[in-house]
Amino acid sequence: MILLKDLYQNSKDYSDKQIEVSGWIRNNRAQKEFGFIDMNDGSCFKTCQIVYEANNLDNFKDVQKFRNGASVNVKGKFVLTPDMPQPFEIKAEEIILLGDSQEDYPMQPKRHTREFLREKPHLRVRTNLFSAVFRLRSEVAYAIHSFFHERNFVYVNTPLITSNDGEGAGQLFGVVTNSENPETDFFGKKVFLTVTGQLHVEPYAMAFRNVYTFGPTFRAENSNTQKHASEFWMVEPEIAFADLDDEENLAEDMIKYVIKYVLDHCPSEMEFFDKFVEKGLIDRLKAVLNTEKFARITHHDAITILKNSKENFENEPEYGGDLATEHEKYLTRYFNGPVFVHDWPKDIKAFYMKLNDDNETVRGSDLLVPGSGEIIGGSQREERLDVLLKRMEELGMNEATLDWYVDTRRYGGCKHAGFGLGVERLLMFLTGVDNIRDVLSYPRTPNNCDF
RNA sequence: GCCUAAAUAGCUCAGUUGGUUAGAGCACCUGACUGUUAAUCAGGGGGUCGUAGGUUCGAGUCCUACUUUGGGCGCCA
Repeated sequence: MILLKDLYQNSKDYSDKQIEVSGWIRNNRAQKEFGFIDMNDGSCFKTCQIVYEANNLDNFKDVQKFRNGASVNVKGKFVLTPDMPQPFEIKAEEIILLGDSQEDYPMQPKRHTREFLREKPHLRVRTNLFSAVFRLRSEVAYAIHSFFHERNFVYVNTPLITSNDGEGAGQLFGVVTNSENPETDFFGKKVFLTVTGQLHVEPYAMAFRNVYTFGPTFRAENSNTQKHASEFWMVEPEIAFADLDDEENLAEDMIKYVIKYVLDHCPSEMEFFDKFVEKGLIDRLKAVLNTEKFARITHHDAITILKNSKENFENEPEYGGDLATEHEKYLTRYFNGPVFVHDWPKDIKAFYMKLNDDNETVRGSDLLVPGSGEIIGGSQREERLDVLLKRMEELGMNEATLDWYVDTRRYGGCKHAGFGLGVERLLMFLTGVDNIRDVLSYPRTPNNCDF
């Protein structure tokens, strides 16, 4: 059995050879004495054309009626067709129906709306768009692991169930077994699905120096937007003996590495996105790749830019306030590409971010990109024990439950930094797909956990 | 959570100032066709017009509520 991927990569080697393939019918165009099947075997984005003729097949009449979605096994001759729209085709000598597809197969050889396809997440992966999205997702994951592995980072799996009630990182899902009373339930206390692996991975950075997590995370926020899901994936590197500059450099290198990787390794998929999802996508990504250095500005300067912009913002930019979506969009337009915004007012950022000497701002840094907004949030961590404890006290946090975390500052702490990358938001940025539900396999959002 | 728009065949849509039997393309079924590329051509089946009320002689069309979905905003990654 041969894979279509091999046939495309080594077409000449197979010229006029007998081959066998298996796959799923995307389209079947039957005529009186012959017909054409577009078949995809899952090994690559492209389909291959099977030519079948009445003279060559015992079951010609049956094959004519094979429907979209059916799985087939094909034996025949591989023929190069340089003068045709497709580079080669298979002249079938035997076609066996492996799995019939019923008359009501919903995937047609035409455009479907994303909304309809979301109702069929188990079938939409057989369409061009989702075939491209989810192969890219896989390649992006591999690229991210490669990036960190090449830099000697240690990959850490942090727990998904946690008793930390998520310091400032949003609403949590509770985890229960069968008891309404946490004290008599499985863990003997209230536990939750994690909203971040950061607190758990920081101690690993104090042992392995450079580490990262790559895993799912859960937020029970009632967010109804294109950019939010209740279950999504994050990559969270943490680097020791490093400051905010190092953290921003790492984030920028990683983004560029992944862009280069998908352009090099997923040309078919990227061409498809460029043609049918977002015109000019590839040029846009190449421009980011070729940017000498991403723009880096302070939150204060960002607000000044917004105030001077003469735009009619619905939300007034304020020096002490967060950036609204419209502000993020303006800033990425202003810099015509990704931009780091750092040194945020301490009141709107998490307790663990390093306090600046002004006592007003912290060394947090968000990376904003065109299309997806904030895809990375990071910071230099507060490594000074006394300052950290003071911050926790100011915020009324329960020091006892985080005592283990504070230990990292008691025993050989050092300056360190890290960030969290929203994997789906990166995918949206890379593909041009504008809804997070279309880059997650079975997306979970408020009031939606089917399948 | 707030604002807004939409819901008609399996899918994508049309349906006039309220008027008689609700249409088209694709999909499916039957047939035609000697190289198709979302093939084409002819015919056929398929609808309690999102749900529940209401106005009216008469509602797919107008009104109210609800449900679901899209978009915008907020919270965040």
